[in-house]
Amino acid sequence: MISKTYAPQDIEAKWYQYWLENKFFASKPNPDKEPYSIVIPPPNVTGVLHMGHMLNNTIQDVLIRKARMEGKEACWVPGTDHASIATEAKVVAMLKERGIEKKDLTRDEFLAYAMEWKDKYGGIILEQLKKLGASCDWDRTRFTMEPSLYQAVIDTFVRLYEKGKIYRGVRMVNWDPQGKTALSDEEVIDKDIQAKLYYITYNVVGEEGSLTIATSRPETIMADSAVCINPNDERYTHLHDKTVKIPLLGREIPVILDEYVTMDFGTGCLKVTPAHDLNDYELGLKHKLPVIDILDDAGFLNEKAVLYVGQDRFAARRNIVKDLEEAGHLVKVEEYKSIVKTSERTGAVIEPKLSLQWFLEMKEISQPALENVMNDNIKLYPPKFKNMYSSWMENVRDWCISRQLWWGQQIPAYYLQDGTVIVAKSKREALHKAQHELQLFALTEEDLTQDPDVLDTWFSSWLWPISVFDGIENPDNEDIKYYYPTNDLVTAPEILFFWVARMIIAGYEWRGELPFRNVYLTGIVRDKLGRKMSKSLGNSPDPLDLIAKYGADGVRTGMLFSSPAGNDLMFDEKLVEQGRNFCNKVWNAYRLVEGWNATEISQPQENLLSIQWFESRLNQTIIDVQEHFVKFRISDALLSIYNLIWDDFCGKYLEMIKPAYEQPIDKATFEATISIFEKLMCLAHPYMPFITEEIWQAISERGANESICRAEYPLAGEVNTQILGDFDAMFTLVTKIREIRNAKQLSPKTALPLSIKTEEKARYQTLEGIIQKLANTETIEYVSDKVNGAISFVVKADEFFINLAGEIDVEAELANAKKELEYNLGFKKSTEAKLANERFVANAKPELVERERQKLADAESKIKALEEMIESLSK
RNA sequence: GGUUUCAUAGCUCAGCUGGUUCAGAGCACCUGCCUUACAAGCAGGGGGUCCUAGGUUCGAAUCCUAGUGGGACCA
Repeated sequence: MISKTYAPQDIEAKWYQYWLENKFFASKPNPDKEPYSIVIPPPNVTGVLHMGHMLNNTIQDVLIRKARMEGKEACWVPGTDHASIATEAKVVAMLKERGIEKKDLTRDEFLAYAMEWKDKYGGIILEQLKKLGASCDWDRTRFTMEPSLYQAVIDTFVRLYEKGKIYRGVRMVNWDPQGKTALSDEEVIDKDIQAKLYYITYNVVGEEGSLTIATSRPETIMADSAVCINPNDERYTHLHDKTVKIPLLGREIPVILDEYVTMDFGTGCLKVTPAHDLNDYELGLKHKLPVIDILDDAGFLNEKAVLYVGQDRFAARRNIVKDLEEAGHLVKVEEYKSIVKTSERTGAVIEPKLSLQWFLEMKEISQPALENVMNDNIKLYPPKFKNMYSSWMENVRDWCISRQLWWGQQIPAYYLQDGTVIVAKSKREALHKAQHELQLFALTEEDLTQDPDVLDTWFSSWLWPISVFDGIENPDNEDIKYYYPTNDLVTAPEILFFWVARMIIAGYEWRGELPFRNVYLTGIVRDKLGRKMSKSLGNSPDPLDLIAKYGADGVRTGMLFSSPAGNDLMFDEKLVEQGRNFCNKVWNAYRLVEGWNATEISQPQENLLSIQWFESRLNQTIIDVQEHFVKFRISDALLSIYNLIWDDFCGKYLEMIKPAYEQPIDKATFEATISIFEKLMCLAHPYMPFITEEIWQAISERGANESICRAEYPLAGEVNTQILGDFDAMFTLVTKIREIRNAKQLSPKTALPLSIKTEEKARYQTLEGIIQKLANTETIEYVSDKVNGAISFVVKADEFFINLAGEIDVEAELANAKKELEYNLGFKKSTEAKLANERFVANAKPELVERERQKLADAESKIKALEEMIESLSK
């Protein structure tokens, strides 16, 4: 006996194993087939599956499974990226637990620990994807730190350097004093805080008097190079050309003039600290001020500060405020709202810091990437992101690609003792270059020191669509030629700039071609309150728990029920519940059909018609689904399939052909039903791979290595609109009868007598058996006159009567009929008005006008029928 | 602050090229049913100023302008 409810657990494990054993997801170049490829957005190797991954990877799996069934050579490449800062932070934390400090290790020792860590935790997320049903070609799993991908990064660096696109420069960067590395702007998060504004007086040198500045960072006064005032500020004209003395420290600095200073913020006097503020740095450049950097890499004050040396920046702030106050230099402290930049990874407050970093010049290299998105060679879904994309690309800044970390691709730059830089793929090549190009033949490898920094993780993931096919190292290999450009990329809008745009840039730079044709941007998964789901908030369910509770198919469909491209998904477990219920519905349809006994009895006419009707509905839906997919309306396509299966197949079709209890079904109908069921399973398979496989396997005899994974995706056949129309009218009739039964509080078991007054008897005669089954009619007869004392209603131009002796409430019937008449008269009036409007008839499309005429005719016949009905009721 | 995007039922969202009296789906809600596949179900029902004000048009939820309110990106 089959279980009454669908139990996914065993089924999922069984089929996933079967798919892997038979290598259904493996792909290799096949010239006879059209390639279809997707590269996974490589999850962070330290990561575990979260709701965003679930959404993102479900969509990719839907796309790839559909393509595979459509006979394309479908290849979904999985993998992970090394996430240098996040992983390094975790490794450092792990070492700390073991009592080991990073600074006590050599680079190689540290990397050995990192690899150990990666081997232990690195594969978790990919295993989790298997639970979701992801049909990746697992043999192709790549990792951004594996030798060939590592080498690709090194090679691209060297080539870009040789092209003059990479340079080394001093810049004010976002410094993470905890991670001790520079961060890109994208890795920095602005946080609103309640800050304090300290008013501090500086004495003027050589005379009485002082000025007061306002600052939120009093500990940086030791790094001041000047005080700046606006030349138009009349309050301070007496200070022009003066010098002031830094409190406590006593160092003298000039008063400079610049219109940059806002007169109404603070006191209008701005202390200028070029080493510790980006704006001040630029002001310093303009006025040729000295740069005094008083902070070390960890955010502690160094000897240049003179005071508070060795103290943490926040401790120094507390102390200097106290000392300033005691010295009488602190005028007041004000609260004010400000933003502080923090590190996305460590949470530390960012320190603007001048440092020597490697940069990639972006202006020229990014041109094709801008053009080809704007001209739709690469399409973004939804297209609203084009605007954001273009504004970013038009104002693109040079990319700081160095990070002061060990976990990552070490920058292939080698320094001679005099500081000369040589960029080469290896130390040996660098030596060779030095010897030949600089004529330094006595040099040995010991004289070369490699740059200790690594490259930004994005500098390896921007190559991902190429490097997973070894297209950098071996640009003419079979895989890259066959699978590249890939077809679709599915990712989050958050990384549109620092990943998607850069992949496009890399695509044109290294292959002269786009990396993918379509970019589908998913939304952010939020909770019911609209908050982004995150570990720290604890508002995210564990995806694996959800799968255990509702089944992978239930979770997949649940997530996709309401996730239009680019819009956030307000996640609610209700959705997943709905997904599970859908699985259960399908399961029970299977249970019903499975229990049928097919025999050689003749096929009733009604069954044949039902089959024809359903096939038309099916074909119509297949057409809809295809249209939705072309536009990446993944959610709408699912909803079409859902409605087809639940309402039309289960709710109507199966009810129409269902034999009476313990009665056999005719073979022709049975076989047609099996064939329909198979098609439905194929249609739904990309969304719900497990249950569809289970049913597909059970419903017919299958060969040893067959799978729905590789079955043919249904193609649309003919749509018979005549039959669809007839059935629609019939369903309306059935609903009306049920409505009466409900209104009269009659049991569904009570059979009702139905009389029909129609000009087109034939339309209903062929469907009598179905009407009887669906509406539970006792008798169906055709009349040419009203049935007195019966409840009546109108469908199209036909009148129907249910004769329930004594049950009729004439007043209510009359009121109903009048209301309906009124509506139809109004409808008629507006349609007539439309048709009487010459400009409408002249301007609207002809088929539209024709449709209006038809509507008018329908309304008129209905009005006639209603009027007759009202007349007879009024008697 | 600049740019951009969105606003439709209690909630989440469809509504595609302006054209059915167009206002729709799912969930939630109400009523009645444990009917022999399914109560994770079946039958039926109520519910909306399509943000506001103008405009274009024969015709506007849909196009334009302004306003209001939310989001995103940049500063």
